[in-house]
Amino acid sequence: MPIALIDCNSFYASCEKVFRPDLKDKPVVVLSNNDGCIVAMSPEAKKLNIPRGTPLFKLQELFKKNDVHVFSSNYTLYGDLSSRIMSLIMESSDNVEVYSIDEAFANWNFSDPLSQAADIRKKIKKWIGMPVSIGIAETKTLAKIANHIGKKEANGLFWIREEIREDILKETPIEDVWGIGRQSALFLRNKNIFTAYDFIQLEDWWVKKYMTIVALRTKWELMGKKAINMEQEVKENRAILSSKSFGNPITDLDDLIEATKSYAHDAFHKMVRQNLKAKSLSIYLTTNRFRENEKQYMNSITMDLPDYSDYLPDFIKAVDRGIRMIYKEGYKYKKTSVMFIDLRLTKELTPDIFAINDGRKDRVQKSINEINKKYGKNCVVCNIPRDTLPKWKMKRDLLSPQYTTNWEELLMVN
DNA sequence: TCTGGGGTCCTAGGACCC
DNA sequence: TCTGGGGTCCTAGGACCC
Repeated sequence: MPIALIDCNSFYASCEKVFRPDLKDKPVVVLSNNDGCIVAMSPEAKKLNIPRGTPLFKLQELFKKNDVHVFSSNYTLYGDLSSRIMSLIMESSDNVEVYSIDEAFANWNFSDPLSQAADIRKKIKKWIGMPVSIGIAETKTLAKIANHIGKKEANGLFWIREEIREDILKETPIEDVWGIGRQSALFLRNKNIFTAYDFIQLEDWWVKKYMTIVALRTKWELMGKKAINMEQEVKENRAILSSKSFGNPITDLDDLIEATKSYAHDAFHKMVRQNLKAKSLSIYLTTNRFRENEKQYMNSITMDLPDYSDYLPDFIKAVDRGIRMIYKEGYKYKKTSVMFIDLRLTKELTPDIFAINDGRKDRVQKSINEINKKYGKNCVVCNIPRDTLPKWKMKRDLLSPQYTTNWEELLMVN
């Protein structure tokens, strides 16, 4: 049964265009958090040959000259459009894996997958306004390659049938293979392996010995042997991370603690939504590594809680203590992050019979969660100042409206 | 003087992905 | 002046056990 990979074209940039018909055929780029780097480009913008990840400040001139429209990232909008697209894809098959915000694998047993792909593509374009490409092949890794080729084809579709597989692999540079990153590509090139075809000529034992089991699976996939399964169920997170750069560098310990507590709130909400509890958290801080003439410092610490917890004050207290332990005076800090680790589903945990628990914490937290659910996720916060515009707040100067998820920001038609 | 071998579990860090 | 964030999986190496 062939696997289809449905992948949105320039997803973030396309999302920005959905509600802005005036931007049709215009170059559009979307920035990372903090309006730092370019993370997505419309096809028109791609023609300017900007490497992904270039910082915005290096491009101001070029963008002005070419009338490039620049947006801060609007994850609320992208997430909403994504789920609409995914539900359309799920109508095509009951075996779909949503792989990321902008792509999904689907098991297809249509006799004519190409015409099926054309239908779905047309539907997503018409109903959501999103251009997608579809690649079809025997395995996920091959479907990725097919999709890549499809993106260049006029109709956005490509099918790697078994008969043409070898020819395609001969045309595929090794670094374009899904799962082969920079390090492995470099390693292979030094061994005179330049294409996916060269790679599958290697012996299994060699790949296993000098690379990893992951690389070996990739090799099998390229040969048409399924080695990476479809993962339909949404798995609980193994870790939850909130990590952000500051709008401005921070030197003061109190500011640092305030920012990091606020990130802990983000992580906490994510955890509660999935009915998880955490037993430890890891806190990390760093200076700006791009400032070569400034003193650099980075450090992290893992804090263990006495037991699995979903009680917000436990985490806030741990952040407070943790930051104080790794903070050093005299540095300009750029970023902190909080990672909740050792997560378990609440319902799978057996309560500790020796713990002192009269249920009060549970009741308090439950009330807080309910209030936040009703009035916005940071209605009740723990031990951080409210209604201020802190200096660490990230920049989002070029944000588009939340067209689909906020009544105040619906599209206006005159 | 001669100083094993096999196993598990945990953690840090790297590679990779979008 | 201005350089992203959020994940997963694997491996090596140490601690520990018998």
